[in-house]
Amino acid sequence: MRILIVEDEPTLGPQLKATLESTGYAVDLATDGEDGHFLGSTENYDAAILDLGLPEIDGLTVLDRWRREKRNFPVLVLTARDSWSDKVAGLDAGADDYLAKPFQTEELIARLRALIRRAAGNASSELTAGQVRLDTRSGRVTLAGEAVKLTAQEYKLLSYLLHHKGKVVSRTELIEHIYDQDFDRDSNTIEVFVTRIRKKLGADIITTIRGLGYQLDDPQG
Amino acid sequence: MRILIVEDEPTLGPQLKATLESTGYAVDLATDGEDGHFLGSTENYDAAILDLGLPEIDGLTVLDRWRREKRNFPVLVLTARDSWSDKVAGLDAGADDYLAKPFQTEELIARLRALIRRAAGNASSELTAGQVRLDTRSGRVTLAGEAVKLTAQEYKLLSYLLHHKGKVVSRTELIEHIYDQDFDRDSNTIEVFVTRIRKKLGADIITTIRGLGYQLDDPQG
DNA sequence: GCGTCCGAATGCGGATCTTGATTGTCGAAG
DNA sequence: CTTCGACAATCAAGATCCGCATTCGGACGC
Repeated sequence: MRILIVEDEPTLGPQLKATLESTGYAVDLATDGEDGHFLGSTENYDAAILDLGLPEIDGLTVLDRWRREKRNFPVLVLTARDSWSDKVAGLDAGADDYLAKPFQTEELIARLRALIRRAAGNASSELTAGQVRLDTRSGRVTLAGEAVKLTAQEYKLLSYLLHHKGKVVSRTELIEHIYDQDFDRDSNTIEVFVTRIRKKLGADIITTIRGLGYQLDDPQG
Repeated sequence: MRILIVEDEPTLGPQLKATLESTGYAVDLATDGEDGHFLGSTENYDAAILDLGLPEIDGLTVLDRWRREKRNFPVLVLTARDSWSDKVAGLDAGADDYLAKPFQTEELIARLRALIRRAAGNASSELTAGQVRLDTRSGRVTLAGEAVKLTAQEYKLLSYLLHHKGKVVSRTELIEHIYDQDFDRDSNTIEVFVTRIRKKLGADIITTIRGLGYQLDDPQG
C-alpha cells in the first residue's frame, strides 16, 4: 500500500514517514501544498494524509483540486484547529476522515487501515481467499489455520491482491502500489514474488491472467 | 438513501431520526442491539449510525456480526467514551468512521454524506449486451452467468465494442484503440479476433455491417 | 559475520498473436 | 434469378511474446 503524506512540519513529516514505512507502507512525503498536489495528481496512492495548515497552497485547496481532477484515493485530514466547522468544511471538500493534532500514532494507523479497507470495499479487517486468511491488524497470515511466515514484500503483494480480491491487477499497478516513487519499472520482481507466494500458499491462490495481470479468486466467484 | 440508526437513548434517537429525515434520508430506528442487528442483517441500508453503548448486545458485537455476515454498508460509530484505544477497536472491527458524543448534528450529517459518497465509489461498472456481461473492475466476462475465458486481445476488443454499444465501429477505429501507434493496417487481425469472440460468446453477439465495421446490439435497441 | 531477504539476469516452454491462403457470404447488376 | 466481385470468415502454422523457475550477488538485519 502506497501512502502520500503532505506535511510541512520538519519533525512530524519524516517521523510519520518512518513509522508508516516500518508498518509496511510505501510512503512519499511532500512538504508543501504545491508538491503535494502534484504528487497526488500524478502518482497512484492508496491513501493520503493531508495537513490543512500548509505553506504556499492551503490543504483544503489541494484536496479540492484533487477531487476536481477525479483523484479518488481516500484522504485523511490532519489539523491543529479543532472547531467542528473546519471539520465539516474538510469533509465536504472530499476528506474521508479527520484527525485533530495532537494524535496518537496508533490511532492514525488504525484510521488509515480503515480508510484503505473501505476504499477497497472490504468491511472486515480480516481478508480471506479460499484457505488463506490475512489479518491486517496483526499482519499474520494463515493457510488452513496454520500460520505461514511471509517476508515483508510477499506480505505487501498478497495484501494488495487481497484488498482487490476478484480484480485483475496489472504488474504495473502492483509495482506502483508496493513501491514508492523511485523504483525501476523494468524488472521481473513481481513475477518472482508471485512465485514465492505460490510456493508458500499453494499455486492456485493467485491466478495469472495472461497479458493483463494477476487475480485472487473470489471464493464464490 | 436509507439509513439505520441504532441508539438507545430515548431523546437522541428520535431526534436524530427527525433531523435526518428532514435532510431527505429514509430512516429506521432500532433501540437495542438485538433489534439493530436484525434490521441491519435483513434490510438494505446505505449506511448505519451505531451507538457503542447499548443494552442487550454491545455495539461492537453488532458491528462484528454484520461484517461476518458480509453486510458491507458503511457504519458510523457513536460513543460517549473518548479514549483512542476504543476508537482503534471500533475502526478495526469494521467501522468506517467515528464520532464522539456530544457532537454537532451538522458534523454528523457531513460525515454521513462522506461515507455514502465513498461507498458509492466502489460500485462495480458492468457492461452488458444480451447474455454477455463484462465487469471492467474484475476483468471478468460471463455468458449467461457462466464465466468465459478471454485472452488479452479478445478482452480489449470486446470491451471497446461494449463501451460503444449500438455504434458501428470501423476496423480502423478498433485497430487504433486496441493497438498503440504504429500498427500494420493491412492485416485481418480484427476479423480473426471477432471470429474467436464469436466462438466463445455466440455468433449473434457481434453484428457485421458490411463495408463499415462491427456493431454490438443494444438489448432494447 | 552470518543468515535471510531482495531484486536482477537468464533460458525455457507454452500460450497467444499474426500472417497469408483459402473458403464462404452478401449484394448489386445484368 | 443468376452471376460476379468485393468483402468477410475461417484455418493452420510460424513467429512472437509472456510468464515461470532458477540462480546468484549484494544488502540488510541480527
